[in-house]
Amino acid sequence: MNPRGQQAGSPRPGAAVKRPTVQDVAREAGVSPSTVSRALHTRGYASPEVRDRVRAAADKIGYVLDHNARNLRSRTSTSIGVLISDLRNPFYADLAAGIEEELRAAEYQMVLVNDNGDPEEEMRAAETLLAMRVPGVIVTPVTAACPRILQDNGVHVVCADRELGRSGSDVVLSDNKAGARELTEHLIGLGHTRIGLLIDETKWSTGAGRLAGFRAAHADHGLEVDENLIAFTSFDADAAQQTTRRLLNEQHVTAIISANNVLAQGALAEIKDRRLKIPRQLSLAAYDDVPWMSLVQPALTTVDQHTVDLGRAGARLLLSRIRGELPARRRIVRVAPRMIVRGSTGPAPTA
Amino acid sequence: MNPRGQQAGSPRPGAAVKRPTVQDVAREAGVSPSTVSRALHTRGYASPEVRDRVRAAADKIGYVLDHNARNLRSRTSTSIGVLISDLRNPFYADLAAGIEEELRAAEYQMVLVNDNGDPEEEMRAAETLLAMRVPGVIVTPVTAACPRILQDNGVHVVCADRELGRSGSDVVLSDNKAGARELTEHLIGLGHTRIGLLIDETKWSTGAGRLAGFRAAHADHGLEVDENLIAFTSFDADAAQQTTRRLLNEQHVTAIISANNVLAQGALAEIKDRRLKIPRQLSLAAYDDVPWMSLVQPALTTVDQHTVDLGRAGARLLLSRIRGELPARRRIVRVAPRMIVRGSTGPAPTA
DNA sequence: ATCGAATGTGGCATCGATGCCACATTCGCC
DNA sequence: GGCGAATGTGGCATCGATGCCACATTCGAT
Repeated sequence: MNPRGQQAGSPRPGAAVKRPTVQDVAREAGVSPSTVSRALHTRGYASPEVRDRVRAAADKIGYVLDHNARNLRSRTSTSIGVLISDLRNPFYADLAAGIEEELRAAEYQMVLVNDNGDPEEEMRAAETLLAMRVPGVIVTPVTAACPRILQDNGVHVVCADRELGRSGSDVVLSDNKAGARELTEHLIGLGHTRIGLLIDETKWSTGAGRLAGFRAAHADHGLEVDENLIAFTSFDADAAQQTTRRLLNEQHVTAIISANNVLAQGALAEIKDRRLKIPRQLSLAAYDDVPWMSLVQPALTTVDQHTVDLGRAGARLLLSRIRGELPARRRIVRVAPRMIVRGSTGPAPTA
Repeated sequence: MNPRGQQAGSPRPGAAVKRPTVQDVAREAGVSPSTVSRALHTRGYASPEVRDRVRAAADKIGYVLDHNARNLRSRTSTSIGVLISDLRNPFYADLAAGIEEELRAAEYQMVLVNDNGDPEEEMRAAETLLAMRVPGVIVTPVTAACPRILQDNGVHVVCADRELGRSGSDVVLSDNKAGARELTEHLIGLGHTRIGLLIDETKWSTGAGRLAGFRAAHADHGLEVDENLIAFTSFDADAAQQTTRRLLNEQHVTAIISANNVLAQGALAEIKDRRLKIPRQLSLAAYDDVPWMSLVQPALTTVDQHTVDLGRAGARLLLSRIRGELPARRRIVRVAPRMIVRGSTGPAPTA
């Protein structure tokens, strides 16, 4: 197509350009508006000949569809809401990138909202998306109220990365338990018995799963978990550094697992400050592989969640749901994580 | 507000819930639809008393505005298009995050599209945004055609991060020349005279500015630039690693400046492979500070572009433009970068 | 030749909110 | 007390595309 291709007089922008409508195209092509609509958008009949004629006419006068009019009439929209906590965190950025890729391929648009992990912002965003009449939303929920209000208003919801209560909505998850278990096992295999776990929350399935995996690996090897080694912190790098400091000061640990990429920054900062030799003096591993982890020296052993795939899977799931291709029952998609062993983990120091 | 707050019967999602309209609110509040519109959305008169009554009624029956209908009628929209190359690159993610923050505060929505640096995708996206009747777009343009077609259709455009031809659109830029000059000067001050510049493009103002700054710093110090030290590569980390390898093999350099964060990954990877001691054997500096650069050992000396601020500034600029608060003349906003000296740069080795 | 189905196109109402104007009321002021 | 202005509300048309149905045409089969 070629919106206003030729006589581009560059009206000063914002000067409410009068755009051609289906009526104009109809006149130009010598058919009715209804036919134009059918011819351009492949629903309903239109002879190939007419199709071409209409397309040519549309092209000629620079016709561009009006989504608002279409959405209003057909009571649907091709905009999908994506509600995440923090675009600056590579995890969410990758998730959004995967979603966007899939949506774009299906000719949907992504309306992206950051809620900063704040329930109020999240609710506000949900209302906005409701007002936009989006057919679906992908959300990393802060509160169960958000998916609920959306669903109550007929919007399809896919929760990504975490499960919140029994919302009944579709979910895409990383298999957190399996990933954490594998990572923990890897360390146990290297002879570590005192492994610290740096973690920020366990009320969502994300943290809960990782903690469960940590415990399961211990159990598998007949090891008891010293509860003092589970170090709770808040979700930011500075706090994680403090907590790491406390952990190193107060407990004898030979390895640390950080439950996500942000906490890993804090742990690594503290290790740098103390000039600890990795992995000789301490092994460090992290859940959620992000690019910097392979750039540091030594590179970090991690669990790659395939975050982009997670996003893609979420988008695909949502689209199938919207198209009515799925049975009523909620669907849970699990994306298998993959451990990547790098240089930051090694044999436990022989004390 | 409280969309369908009470009798939430959770109709299965997607089941085209019949939502209340202004008509319904009007009936409930005992006023006319026109009055409801005025009362809810603060334009035009409505007595405080009526306002409250209407609000209460809307709340009671769970009324949610329909953006599509509003947009159609009023021929505007509160969705803003944001067109970037790659959300997974922290530069673009930060830019988008800054934009989103500012838009959200102004009650606008962000429609985010990745164009992968592909002119065709970019054009497709532009058409979609046109179809959505967005009042403005923020774009890191690949092609001048994209801003132009948008402007020709009455859409306000702000170009971010780079200037493309004389499009006449508003721009927000990092002061690339100043930043690169400062960084180069820093190295020259440390005694380096053979500084390699790893750069991917100079046809956009971004690369061109950085190259100009590199040259300017040399000129300031009466040094001639050996053109062989300007190493062109393509925009990905692997290519940058190859190029770095070539640069190190073929030229005698004591310092390398990478023109952006992606190229820096490649340079660092090569340096790691060679086990070069930084900064003793080689100094490394990068334009565009991203989080991993302070996590590696030693941390990288960089130029922080204040990318989030750049995004915020772009969004503010666009919104003022949309509101008609700006004179017709195009505006260029420059965000001053800031050099951050860390451990990766040191005195030139005394050969 | 006639009828019925298939095929393709046009007419018209409609989605929901709002811009614009007319009108009813109240109030102030001479 | 009367008149004009100020104030607040309702009526109606409208934005642009499309769903639905009716209808015109063509074609094949008996």
